[in-house]
Amino acid sequence: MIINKNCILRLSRYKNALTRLKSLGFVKVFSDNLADAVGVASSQVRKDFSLFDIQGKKKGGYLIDELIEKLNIILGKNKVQKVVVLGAGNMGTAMMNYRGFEKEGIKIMACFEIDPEKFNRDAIIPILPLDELKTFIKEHKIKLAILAVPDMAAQQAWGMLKDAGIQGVMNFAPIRLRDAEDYVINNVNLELELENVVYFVNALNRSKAKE
Amino acid sequence: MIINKNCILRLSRYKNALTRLKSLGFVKVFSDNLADAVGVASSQVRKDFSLFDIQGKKKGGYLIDELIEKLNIILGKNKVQKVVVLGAGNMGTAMMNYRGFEKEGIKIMACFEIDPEKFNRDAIIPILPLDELKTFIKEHKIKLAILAVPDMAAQQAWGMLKDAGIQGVMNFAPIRLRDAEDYVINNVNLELELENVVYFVNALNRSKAKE
DNA sequence: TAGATTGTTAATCGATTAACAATC
DNA sequence: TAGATTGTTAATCGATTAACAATC
Repeated sequence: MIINKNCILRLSRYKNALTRLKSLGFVKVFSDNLADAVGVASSQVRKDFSLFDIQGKKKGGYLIDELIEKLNIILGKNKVQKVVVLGAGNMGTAMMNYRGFEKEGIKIMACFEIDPEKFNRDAIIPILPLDELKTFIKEHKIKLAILAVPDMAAQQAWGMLKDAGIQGVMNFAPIRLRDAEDYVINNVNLELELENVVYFVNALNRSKAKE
Repeated sequence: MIINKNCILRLSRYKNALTRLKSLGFVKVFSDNLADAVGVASSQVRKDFSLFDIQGKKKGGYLIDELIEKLNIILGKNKVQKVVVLGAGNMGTAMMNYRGFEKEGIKIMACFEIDPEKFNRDAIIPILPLDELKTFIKEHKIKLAILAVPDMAAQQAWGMLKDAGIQGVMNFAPIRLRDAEDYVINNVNLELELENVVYFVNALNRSKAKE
């Protein structure tokens, strides 16, 4: 069974919608409701569920509590996901302070830096020297990392992460990491995302000018 | 002519690859070279170019300088793109300090905040009260914004941006902005991106366990 | 010229959606 | 029962890639 990235993104969105519905007092839901909430066809919802063997009742829809539970297990939210951050620059610091992760069950355990001036062992999320990376990751059995170092340092940092046993990375450096075949790499390139907005705004204005 | 988001992302990638090739001293390039650099088929490259009426020589390929020039115009990089940031929290601050934008011709003009303690008119990028937003945007003819306020404030902030004449937004709040039909909204949801890594790492380990 | 590369059409591939039998 | 909803198959849609005539 091959699952693509978009499908998983939809599962997360279903889950968020379900949490809202639950907080409004709803107990069950139909594929139609979820489809509306997320903006896809109802058959998409049912197909996504069937890929993960989630079944409803032919006329009664799906029980929200059960559904949330199952989605949480699929998405790995039934246990805390431990993460390290590499680089205590702007993006790394923003990630450490970001409130959104904690409530999604993602716990940032530590940040690793090269600049001694930034070290801080006593912070809630300690900032530690890079050469402690491997020991820390092994000791805490961490599989996930956020890579937020300068572009030039990214490839080398990725080497260290692999060596330490990391399996998945959210990478903010705008380069394609080499030797990453059997690993999970999610590249997030904020320049490109903003450039995209620039293009489509300009295109919008060109088409308006034509009218 | 309908252009999709992925196509524009590829154009940005071609442009980055071309800049590297140029810095290595290359003068011309074939669709095959670019395809390798970006990881698509060479016919994809030629098709993308033909959508924007970019033509090469049947045997001589494309002149790098010319190509970069044309891509820059398409991507709006021939002039400085002015942007405002809403929210001087972690993400907003990270965006203001982010080095990547400047070198891509994107200039953050100001940040707007609700908390008076964060105001700072004298900073290189001033942090100003929200009620100056509209005047500032009109005065500087700004079309783009980065929305980095707390979830609960995002919809209201979007209303203010629209009212001020903003046309495109990179939105970090994990909500779908309402009343955004004729605008360009690019939602960047970092929780979802990291959750995605979580899922695929777990899936990887499950498939390893089976072997 | 022979060989190589473009530009474009046709084929393929994958993902989304529509349709509908099964059934509650 | 009649009506509504699921689960799944088939149809559609869109994007990517292969193929190849044109041509330098």
